[in-house]
Amino acid sequence: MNEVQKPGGKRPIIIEAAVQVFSEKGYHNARIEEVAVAAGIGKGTVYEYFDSKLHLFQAVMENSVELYYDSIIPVEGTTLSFEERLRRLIESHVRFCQANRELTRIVFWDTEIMDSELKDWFLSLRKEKEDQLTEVIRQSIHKGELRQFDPYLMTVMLGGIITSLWGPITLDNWSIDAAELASSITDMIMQGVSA
Amino acid sequence: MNEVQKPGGKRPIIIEAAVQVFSEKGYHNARIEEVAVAAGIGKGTVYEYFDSKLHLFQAVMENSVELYYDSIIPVEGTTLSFEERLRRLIESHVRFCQANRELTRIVFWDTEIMDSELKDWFLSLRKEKEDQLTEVIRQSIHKGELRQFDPYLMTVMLGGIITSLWGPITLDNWSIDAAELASSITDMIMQGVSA
Amino acid sequence: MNEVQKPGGKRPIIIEAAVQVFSEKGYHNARIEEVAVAAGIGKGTVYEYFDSKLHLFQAVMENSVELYYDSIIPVEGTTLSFEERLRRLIESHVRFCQANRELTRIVFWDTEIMDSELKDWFLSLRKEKEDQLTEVIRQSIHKGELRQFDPYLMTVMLGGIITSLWGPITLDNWSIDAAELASSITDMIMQGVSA
Amino acid sequence: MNEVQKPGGKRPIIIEAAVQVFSEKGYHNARIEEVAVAAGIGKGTVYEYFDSKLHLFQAVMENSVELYYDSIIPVEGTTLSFEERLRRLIESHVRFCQANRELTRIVFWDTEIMDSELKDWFLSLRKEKEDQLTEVIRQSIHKGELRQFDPYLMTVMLGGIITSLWGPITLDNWSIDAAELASSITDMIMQGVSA
DNA sequence: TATGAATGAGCATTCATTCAT
DNA sequence: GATGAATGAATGCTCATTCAT
Repeated sequence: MNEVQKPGGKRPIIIEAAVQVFSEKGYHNARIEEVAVAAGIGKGTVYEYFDSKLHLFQAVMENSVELYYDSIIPVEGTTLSFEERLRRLIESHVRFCQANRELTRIVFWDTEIMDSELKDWFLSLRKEKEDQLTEVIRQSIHKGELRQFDPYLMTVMLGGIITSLWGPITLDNWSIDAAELASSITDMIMQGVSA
Repeated sequence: MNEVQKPGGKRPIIIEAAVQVFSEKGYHNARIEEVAVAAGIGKGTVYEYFDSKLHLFQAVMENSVELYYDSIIPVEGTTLSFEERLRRLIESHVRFCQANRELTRIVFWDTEIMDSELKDWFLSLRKEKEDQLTEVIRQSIHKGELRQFDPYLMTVMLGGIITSLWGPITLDNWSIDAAELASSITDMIMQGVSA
Repeated sequence: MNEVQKPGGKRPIIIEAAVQVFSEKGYHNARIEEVAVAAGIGKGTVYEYFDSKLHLFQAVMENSVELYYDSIIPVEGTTLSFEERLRRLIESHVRFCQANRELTRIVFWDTEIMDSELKDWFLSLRKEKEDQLTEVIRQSIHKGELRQFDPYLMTVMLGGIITSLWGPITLDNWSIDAAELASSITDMIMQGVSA
Repeated sequence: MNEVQKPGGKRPIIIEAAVQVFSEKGYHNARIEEVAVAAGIGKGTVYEYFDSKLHLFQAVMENSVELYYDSIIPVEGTTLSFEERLRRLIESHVRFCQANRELTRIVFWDTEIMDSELKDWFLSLRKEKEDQLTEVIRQSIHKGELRQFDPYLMTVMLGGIITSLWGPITLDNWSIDAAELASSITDMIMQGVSA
């Protein structure tokens, strides 16, 4: 017997298995037993650690989101130029997507089945991040770094651009260098596409 | 009974009801009976027109996508400037989202439950549209209207931006003029956000 | 196809089957599928008529109790002597037990699994009958037909005596004439057992 | 840890806890873990002393019945009058019910879940006691103390009367003096209720 | 053609029981 | 002996689908 798993140490194993199964099948098509099998444990054991399928999903979601936000280089809290901050944000995002394809899918796609409580938590978290970005944009406009646009609209657009990268990265096996991709996109956003 | 609906005329009624129910509850939480009730018909009648729940969803999807693409002013096939084409594309997209909130939700969100056949159809349709846009971008670069970027990357970005607008438009009650919004976004994309 | 069962006519069939299964196995050991099989229908059909296993049990209970009280000759509302009323009550009770062995078991034994709402209903019904009996006893004491005893205590005793007959009647296949048994018991109660 | 309990001394503790839990929840709604928690021990320990949940229940039953019969003043084996024997039996029964409400519930109500083996044991025990009572009644009839009735019928009735007292005693909070109650009932039985 | 009563495969969840520590 | 984490058989319930009318 390996001693890696101390009593109660099955929780992360189950979550890892659940990430795999949920991202592959989606919440509704995933069966608890599949998760158990993927985790190499019995079906009942899942219920020793999670009250229900939904609670398991919530834990997976929270875990995934936490990992994601821990990996992202935030735009606020530095003295760098907005362009450089944006480049770093995008690059870290791309790296995360490349390194955690399954997990990313859950964070960006399976949001619809969340119950209202989890949805509130998820949306408030997203709102918080959006607000931070909006504030940074507002300050950058104020500093004269950015043109006069509705900061919220800019936030929405940046969010759309970042999210749009997930598809090509994960679906089509886009093998592209994160730094290079981030630079191109940042340039496009900053300088525009017009000749 | 009113005779307004001719025999076989129930198909569009069912689809309309299904759009409503699917967009509200999502595919997995929607029950066929709900659709039937919303359509004002019997449960069994749904199966006279659609082989299965999935087939109904597929029909809804096809119908929605068709409506969507019919409403969108395409970028190709005109001699207008790229900027103007883009502006028109975005404006028509925003107008469609504002006019068909439920239906839009299905087109942009419920893609995950599609079976592989439908998914292939959906992705190939999307690919076709993307290819058209990519080609227009390539030509515009060639003409010197746009800077030298990977046309596909630009397509992905534009797709992300357009998609990102759905959230604010439908979730929050963003009451914004479509033309104005389209102009702002087009400007941002074309000239960039840098001061 | 026999036309005996009109649409919705399966309810009494299910109840009848449930009486059989519940009385034989008890509530907790009875499986819904057994009831369905006993009723000659599919498992899902049970749920077309009853929301849950508990609701089915409640319906069985209500049905049984109703049948029971409909069969019992009440002590109140006549001008007969108390002795004669008691004799009729006991005789009708015995007849019912003899004719409905399974059903009786449910009424007198499976009371413990009832949820609180059903229990309240059941106890209030019992209370009502007890109160009626108590009142009749009180009046009979007043008239001088009965000795001076606590009427409630007498009611409890009579209830115990009546209930105690169920065992011998159903378990041991006691083949005894109802009228004769009722007379013996009534005599015993009225005149006492002392020589 | 207190050393009050010697090794193996856990058996009575578990039984005591089980009496509590079983009487409160009933056999089927009681969980082994609840018993373990109530006993202040681990879940697995219960299985060191009892093979299964049913065996535990059997032990509880046997223990309860034993306690009950030990507390009851038997009708046989004395030279007292039948009336006095009966009065003592009832009084001791009432005292036991008042002192052991939970335990009594198990003896008189949870009989239905017993497996056939336990049921046989339980019924044979009851039969034995009934036979003793029936024999005493027979002798008393022979002596001329009691009227000419079917002794078995009289036994059944007495059993019903005694059992019926459990409800008022435990459910309602009937605070009544055991001796007084026993005298009333005995009088009622012996002299009858007729004026 | 339209219907909705009937169906049963499928799945989440419970909990008695086991066994490695 | 004592423990409680792990297990999986058992079962209530859902809902897409069928088919007799």
